[in-house]
Amino acid sequence: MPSLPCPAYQVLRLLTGKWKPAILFHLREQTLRFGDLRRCLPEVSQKVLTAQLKELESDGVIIRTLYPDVPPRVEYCLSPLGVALIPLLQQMHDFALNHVDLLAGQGPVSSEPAATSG
Amino acid sequence: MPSLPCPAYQVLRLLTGKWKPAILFHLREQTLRFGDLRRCLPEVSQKVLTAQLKELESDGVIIRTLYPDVPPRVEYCLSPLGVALIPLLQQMHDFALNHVDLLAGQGPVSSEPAATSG
DNA sequence: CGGCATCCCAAGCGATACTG
DNA sequence: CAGTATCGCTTGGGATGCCG
Repeated sequence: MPSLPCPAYQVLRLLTGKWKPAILFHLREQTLRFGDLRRCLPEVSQKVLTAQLKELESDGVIIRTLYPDVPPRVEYCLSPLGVALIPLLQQMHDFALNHVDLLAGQGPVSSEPAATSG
Repeated sequence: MPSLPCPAYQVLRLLTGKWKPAILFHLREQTLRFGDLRRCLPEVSQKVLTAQLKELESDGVIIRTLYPDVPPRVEYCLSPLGVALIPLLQQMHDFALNHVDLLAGQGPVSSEPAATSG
């Protein structure tokens, strides 16, 4: 089997997912229901959102609560592990802001050649 | 297009790769050549190692230096961005160690049912 | 409202063989 | 010693449509 590459990788796995950081940030201070998250992340299809949520729940990062009400309602909130991960996420967020210059090659961000020196 | 989910995701992308954290840790204090890294990571095929290294280099996390010697020699070291990422990696590593209990479901770690209370 | 099923495409990871 | 090319499998992400 895949053995384990590095302890840090285990933590990385928890966060690895295109929308997981965003989801976790939205859940940072408040419990949200599925519909709320969809509103927060309009770019994400519900299939993908559900998948990310399921992974997060499966990994013990968030907690899913199903209410037997009608119409059905589901709420998501951070688990202890999830809250513990927030500082880490926050640092990545901060890092991105502080090193935005160095990250200027990760995506289709620049439509202009970024004037090399004037 | 894929828009961008979250600033933290940009940073996550840099580290996302099964062997990247391990590679970065090995490069933490010393420059290593390809062969050295292979020795450090015997579980990784050279094709995959090369790929991870190329991504890391492409993302500006590490620097690849080719020496025109014979036999050919290539050395890898952290870039400024790479060294800046080390603390983050270190925290993930530390996190993994401190929350190892909560991570007990992420992989084929336990061969035993984790004695429930005895 | 929330979720599942299906279909599709792209990326990641892995093993092997070959090259300079 | 270091890297490339090929092939195949598994995962992840995305769009649509149907169900409770």
